[in-house]
Amino acid sequence: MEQDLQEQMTIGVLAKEAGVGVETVRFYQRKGLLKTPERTSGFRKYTQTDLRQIKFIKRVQELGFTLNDAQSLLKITFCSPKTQPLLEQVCNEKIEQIEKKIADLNGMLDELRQFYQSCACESSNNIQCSLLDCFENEWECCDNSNGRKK
Amino acid sequence: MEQDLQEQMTIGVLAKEAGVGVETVRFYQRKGLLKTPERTSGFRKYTQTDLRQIKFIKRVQELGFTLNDAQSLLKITFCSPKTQPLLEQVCNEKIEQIEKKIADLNGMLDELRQFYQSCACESSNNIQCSLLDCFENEWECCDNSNGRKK
DNA sequence: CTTGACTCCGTACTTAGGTACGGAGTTATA
DNA sequence: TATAACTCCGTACCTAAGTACGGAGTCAAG
Repeated sequence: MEQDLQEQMTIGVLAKEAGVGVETVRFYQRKGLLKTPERTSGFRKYTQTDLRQIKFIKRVQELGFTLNDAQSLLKITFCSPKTQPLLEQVCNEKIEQIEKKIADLNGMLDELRQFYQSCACESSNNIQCSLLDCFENEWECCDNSNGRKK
Repeated sequence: MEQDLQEQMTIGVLAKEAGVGVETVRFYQRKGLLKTPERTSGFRKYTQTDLRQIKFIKRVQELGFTLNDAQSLLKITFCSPKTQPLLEQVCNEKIEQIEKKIADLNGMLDELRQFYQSCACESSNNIQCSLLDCFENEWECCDNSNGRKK
């Protein structure tokens, strides 16, 4: 039976089209991210709208939103001058979060590079120091042989 | 009783000094991140070394390492020309991960800013479009009134 | 010697976002 | 009509890094 214009599909087809697992669709339904679908003799029947919605969810997820965020975004049924401030708020919050995360990660990178070079011990002598000592000495334990403990 | 030079402490004192919860210390022990401590009539007795170790764990955690990573790092008891390549490898992996994460987040920011401005609908007419439509129209659904569906 | 604070243990619970299982019913195909 | 493939449901399980619970034992101070 070929599909009519309404393009009704089973959960398996929907999942395949959307690139997710069947269980994920059921999970989204439980979470309220998808409306409870109509049924034909017990089997869920989905439409193109459901497919679009899942793709939207996966996309905003890639943008760093959580499923809860996605739910909020889906509530913005229409964007217009009226709903614009809401979208603005949701997005700006997320942009701020991401910017903060990037700043944190850059800080980490700096420290990590320091950490990485901390115990280079390139000198010919056989100095050994524990990483814990490096840590307590601000990653500088091996630079000279001045007063290392133990 | 004031503490002697060995500074033995109970789990509660250790946790407080380290700025973690008592349950976290037990959790670290179960995970093998802390050696099983000596006991006095059933009570765990900790030393300054254990305190240093927890602080080290929390620090490398801040650097973006997982507890598993921390465990690997703790195995590097001594850094020397011999262990340097190992530290180098562990750190470089992590640095790469973080750099990738930053790149991803920057990509997200770009798209998010586009998303945010997508449905500006600044025109005086009362155009309304759903976010799903914006999404499917590459965040450009409201720029003109050309052929919007429905 | 009693009271309150601390510690013991194993186990269950948490968040986020799913994934897996198992036994039953349905549908499509050969 | 038999069989494979699909779907149903509730529930349990997964990772990571802890947090919470509850009943029992212990320790220190008044």
